[in-house]
Amino acid sequence: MGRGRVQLKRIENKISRQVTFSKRRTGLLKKAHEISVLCDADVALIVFSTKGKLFEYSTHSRSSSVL
Amino acid sequence: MGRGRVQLKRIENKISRQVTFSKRRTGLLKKAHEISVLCDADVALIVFSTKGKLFEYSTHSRSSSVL
DNA sequence: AACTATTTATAAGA
DNA sequence: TTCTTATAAATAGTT
Repeated sequence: MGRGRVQLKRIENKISRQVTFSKRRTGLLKKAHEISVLCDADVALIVFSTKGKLFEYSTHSRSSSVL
Repeated sequence: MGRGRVQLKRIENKISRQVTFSKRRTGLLKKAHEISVLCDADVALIVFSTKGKLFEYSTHSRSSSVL
Protein backbone atom coordinates (compact mmCIF):
# COMPACT_ATOMS: atom_id res chain seq x y z
CA MET A 1 0.00 0.00 0.00
CA GLY A 2 2.65 2.39 -0.86
CA ARG A 3 5.06 3.29 -3.56
CA GLY A 4 6.32 -0.19 -4.02
CA ARG A 5 5.19 -3.73 -3.50
CA VAL A 6 5.93 -5.40 -0.23
CA GLN A 7 8.03 -8.54 -0.14
CA LEU A 8 6.93 -10.68 2.76
CA LYS A 9 10.32 -11.02 4.38
CA ARG A 10 12.09 -9.44 7.29
CA ILE A 11 13.15 -5.86 6.56
CA GLU A 12 16.89 -5.96 7.01
CA ASN A 13 17.49 -2.22 7.38
CA LYS A 14 16.97 -1.47 11.05
CA ILE A 15 15.66 2.06 10.58
CA SER A 16 13.23 1.02 7.88
CA ARG A 17 12.08 -1.86 10.02
CA GLN A 18 11.38 0.44 12.96
CA VAL A 19 9.53 2.93 10.80
CA THR A 20 7.44 0.22 9.20
CA PHE A 21 6.73 -1.31 12.60
CA SER A 22 5.48 1.99 13.93
CA LYS A 23 3.23 2.64 10.94
CA ARG A 24 1.81 -0.86 10.69
CA ARG A 25 1.30 -1.21 14.41
CA THR A 26 -0.89 1.87 14.33
CA GLY A 27 -2.85 0.47 11.42
CA LEU A 28 -3.24 -2.94 13.00
CA LEU A 29 -4.55 -1.56 16.27
CA LYS A 30 -6.96 0.64 14.34
CA LYS A 31 -8.32 -2.28 12.36
CA ALA A 32 -8.64 -4.39 15.48
CA HIS A 33 -10.74 -1.64 16.98
CA GLU A 34 -12.81 -1.25 13.83
CA ILE A 35 -13.78 -4.90 13.52
CA SER A 36 -14.71 -4.99 17.19
CA VAL A 37 -17.07 -2.04 16.78
CA LEU A 38 -18.46 -2.78 13.32
CA CYS A 39 -18.99 -6.48 13.93
CA ASP A 40 -19.60 -6.50 17.65
CA ALA A 41 -16.67 -8.85 18.13
CA ASP A 42 -14.33 -9.36 21.05
CA VAL A 43 -10.71 -8.79 20.16
CA ALA A 44 -7.43 -9.07 21.96
CA LEU A 45 -4.21 -8.03 20.27
CA ILE A 46 -0.72 -7.98 21.66
CA VAL A 47 2.35 -6.86 19.76
CA PHE A 48 5.93 -6.82 20.95
CA SER A 49 8.56 -4.77 19.21
CA THR A 50 11.94 -6.38 18.63
CA LYS A 51 13.15 -4.58 21.71
CA GLY A 52 10.39 -6.08 23.79
CA LYS A 53 8.12 -3.09 24.09
CA LEU A 54 4.50 -4.09 24.48
CA PHE A 55 1.55 -2.71 22.55
CA GLU A 56 -1.94 -3.99 23.10
CA TYR A 57 -5.58 -3.62 22.26
CA SER A 58 -8.53 -5.34 23.83
CA THR A 59 -12.24 -4.80 23.69
CA HIS A 60 -12.58 -5.68 27.34
CA SER A 61 -9.50 -4.09 28.80
CA ARG A 62 -10.07 -1.83 31.74
CA SER A 63 -6.50 -0.63 31.78
CA SER A 64 -3.05 -1.65 30.71
CA SER A 65 -2.34 -3.42 33.94
CA VAL A 66 -0.77 -6.81 34.06
CA LEU A 67 -3.25 -9.63 33.69
CA MET B 1 -11.94 0.76 1.23
CA GLY B 2 -15.01 0.10 -0.68
CA ARG B 3 -17.88 1.76 -2.36
CA GLY B 4 -18.86 3.78 0.62
CA ARG B 5 -17.26 5.24 3.66
CA VAL B 6 -17.31 3.30 6.86
CA GLN B 7 -19.18 4.67 9.83
CA LEU B 8 -17.54 3.40 12.97
CA LYS B 9 -20.63 1.91 14.50
CA ARG B 10 -22.10 -1.53 14.86
CA ILE B 11 -23.51 -2.85 11.58
CA GLU B 12 -27.13 -3.50 12.39
CA ASN B 13 -27.91 -5.82 9.49
CA LYS B 14 -26.96 -9.28 10.64
CA ILE B 15 -25.98 -10.64 7.24
CA SER B 16 -23.87 -7.60 6.43
CA ARG B 17 -22.25 -7.80 9.81
CA GLN B 18 -21.31 -11.44 9.30
CA VAL B 19 -19.95 -10.79 5.82
CA THR B 20 -17.93 -7.82 7.00
CA PHE B 21 -16.65 -9.83 9.95
CA SER B 22 -15.44 -12.56 7.65
CA LYS B 23 -13.70 -10.19 5.27
CA ARG B 24 -12.09 -8.03 7.93
CA ARG B 25 -11.05 -10.97 10.06
CA THR B 26 -9.13 -12.35 7.11
CA GLY B 27 -7.50 -8.98 6.54
CA LEU B 28 -6.66 -8.50 10.20
CA LEU B 29 -5.01 -11.90 10.51
CA LYS B 30 -3.06 -11.23 7.33
CA LYS B 31 -1.78 -7.92 8.60
CA ALA B 32 -0.87 -9.43 11.95
CA HIS B 33 1.19 -11.99 10.08
CA GLU B 34 2.79 -9.37 7.85
CA ILE B 35 3.98 -7.11 10.65
CA SER B 36 5.43 -10.10 12.46
CA VAL B 37 7.45 -11.14 9.42
CA LEU B 38 8.40 -7.71 8.10
CA CYS B 39 9.32 -6.26 11.47
CA ASP B 40 10.42 -9.36 13.31
CA ALA B 41 7.78 -8.75 15.95
CA ASP B 42 5.90 -11.11 18.20
CA VAL B 43 2.18 -10.92 17.77
CA ALA B 44 -0.80 -12.56 19.39
CA LEU B 45 -4.28 -11.91 18.09
CA ILE B 46 -7.54 -13.40 19.25
CA VAL B 47 -10.93 -12.61 17.75
CA PHE B 48 -14.29 -13.92 18.82
CA SER B 49 -17.30 -13.74 16.55
CA THR B 50 -20.59 -12.67 18.09
CA LYS B 51 -21.48 -16.32 18.32
CA GLY B 52 -18.35 -17.07 20.27
CA LYS B 53 -16.30 -18.73 17.57
CA LEU B 54 -12.59 -18.25 18.12
CA PHE B 55 -10.05 -17.09 15.55
CA GLU B 56 -6.44 -16.60 16.44
CA TYR B 57 -2.98 -15.79 15.19
CA SER B 58 0.27 -15.99 17.04
CA THR B 59 3.88 -15.88 15.99
CA HIS B 60 4.78 -18.48 18.55
CA SER B 61 1.83 -20.76 18.32
CA ARG B 62 2.61 -24.42 17.86
CA SER B 63 -1.00 -25.32 17.24
CA SER B 64 -4.48 -24.13 17.98
CA SER B 65 -4.68 -26.02 21.22
CA VAL B 66 -5.92 -24.43 24.38
CA LEU B 67 -3.25 -22.53 26.27
C1' DA C 1 -18.25 -16.70 -3.98
C1' DA C 2 -16.60 -13.20 -7.59
C1' DC C 3 -16.23 -8.79 -9.15
C1' DT C 4 -14.88 -3.64 -9.21
C1' DA C 5 -15.35 1.01 -7.68
C1' DT C 6 -13.52 3.38 -4.00
C1' DT C 7 -11.64 4.06 0.22
C1' DT C 8 -7.91 3.31 3.21
C1' DA C 9 -3.28 2.01 4.45
C1' DT C 10 1.19 2.82 3.76
C1' DA C 11 6.15 3.02 1.24
C1' DA C 12 8.93 6.34 -0.04
C1' DG C 13 10.26 10.97 0.09
C1' DA C 14 10.48 15.76 2.12
C1' DT D 1 9.62 11.94 13.67
C1' DT D 2 5.84 14.21 11.55
C1' DC D 3 3.72 15.52 7.03
C1' DT D 4 2.86 14.67 2.19
C1' DT D 5 1.98 12.05 -1.92
C1' DA D 6 1.84 8.21 -5.13
C1' DT D 7 0.43 3.76 -5.27
C1' DA D 8 -0.63 -0.87 -3.42
C1' DA D 9 -3.93 -3.25 -0.87
C1' DA D 10 -8.27 -3.86 1.50
C1' DT D 11 -12.91 -3.96 1.22
C1' DA D 12 -18.17 -2.14 0.64
C1' DG D 13 -21.57 -2.72 -2.27
C1' DT D 14 -23.00 -5.37 -6.18
C1' DT D 15 -23.83 -9.41 -9.07
